[in-house]
Amino acid sequence: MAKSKFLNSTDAVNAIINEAIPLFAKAGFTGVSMRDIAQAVGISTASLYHHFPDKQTLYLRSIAQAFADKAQGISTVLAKKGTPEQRLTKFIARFTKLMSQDSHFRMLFQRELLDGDETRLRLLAEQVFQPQFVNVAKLAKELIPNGDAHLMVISISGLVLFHLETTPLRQFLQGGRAEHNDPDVIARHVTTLLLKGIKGCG
Amino acid sequence: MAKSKFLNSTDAVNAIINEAIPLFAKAGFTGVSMRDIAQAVGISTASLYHHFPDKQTLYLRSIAQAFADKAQGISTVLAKKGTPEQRLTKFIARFTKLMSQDSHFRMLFQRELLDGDETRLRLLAEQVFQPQFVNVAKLAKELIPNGDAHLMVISISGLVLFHLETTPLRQFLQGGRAEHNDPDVIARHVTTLLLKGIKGCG
DNA sequence: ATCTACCTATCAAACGTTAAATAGACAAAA
DNA sequence: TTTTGTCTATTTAACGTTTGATAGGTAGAT
Repeated sequence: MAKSKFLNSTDAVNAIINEAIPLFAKAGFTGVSMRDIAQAVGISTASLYHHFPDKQTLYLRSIAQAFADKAQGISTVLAKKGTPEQRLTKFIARFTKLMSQDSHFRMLFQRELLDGDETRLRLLAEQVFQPQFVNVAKLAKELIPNGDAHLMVISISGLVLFHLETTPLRQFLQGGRAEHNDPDVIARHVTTLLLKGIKGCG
Repeated sequence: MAKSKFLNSTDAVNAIINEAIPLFAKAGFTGVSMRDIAQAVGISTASLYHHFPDKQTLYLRSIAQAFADKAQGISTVLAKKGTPEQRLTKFIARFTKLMSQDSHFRMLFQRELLDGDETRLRLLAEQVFQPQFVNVAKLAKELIPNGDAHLMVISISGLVLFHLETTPLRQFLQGGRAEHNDPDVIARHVTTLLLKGIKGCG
């Protein structure tokens, strides 16, 4: 019988984190026990403590990994050529697709907005969002030179993310249809709204 | 010495729920123990079980109360006179103020988006949001007759709520300033963005 | 022979929940 | 008026379970 389930510690750590991320995303820090994680990985609870000193560290490593994965993805989202309007359109399409692809990052992000302390939120801001935030802010300045770029980037992100956040709720609200969960539909709606506004004069 | 802390059961139930709401908002269902709630109210843990059969029921009654309080507030948010643009402006201003006034409703709402089952989300949609959702959807139809009113109402709500949701994070992102947390500043930004769009042709 | 990854077994604390008892309120019976 | 009995809000104490965490041992690789 095989004694070691993984060839080396790194593989075990990665396997644990990969199992922990969806669990923490779905139930939150207090909603997941070390036994839940151990069972998902297929090892004993005590083994977890061979690789991580405590639950908090395992959680922090898990969100750091989930955020690092996404930070890499976000860095390729902003197009470099075309008019500002074209680049905004492309950004929204890619950002919407990226965020809807796996819900775990988005749920962990939402949970951190609720539960994260200053240290964790600072990490999230600086390590994950900052690089592209700056680029999108520049794009916003091109589009509205006199506007507040910070507010603008938050609004653009919020438009996309709120549609995704409310997916489980919207089916119970008037006019909710399955196609509203399609990233392309969301991206097109958001882009049109931003570019033309309500007046539709664009 | 007084035996009963409250004159009657109704007072006790209300006191318990009023203490439970902020606790659940801040830490979530699994993050709050019955002992935490009992201590906040100033009674014993066993007393909680005299008024509620179990923790789940106490939680459900708490969010139902928080949502009922807010549903009443929301029903007075939509103005009845003026041009569609004026009514939209007024709605955003009132909605932003209402949502920023106490964060507990907003946090419970966010948590339900993450953790709520079908039953709870249906309750939230039908009992809290539906009435005004319909009215704002009508307003959206007046503003954009050919647009998708459902998508539009979600976008308007999302623009406001995402600014509030990200309050603890935005201070770490480029250009974040304290005034961005002012409901009036948020409402003005959102209104301008919606009415004029990025092109600013309004 | 040592080291590494894992196990079983266990700990103390915290958890949701319950049982049994008590002290006051209030109304009927004396 | 006093006594009695019932009801309600509350208590202390404890139940069994689950939790995060640890101790000590074992099998296989180097």
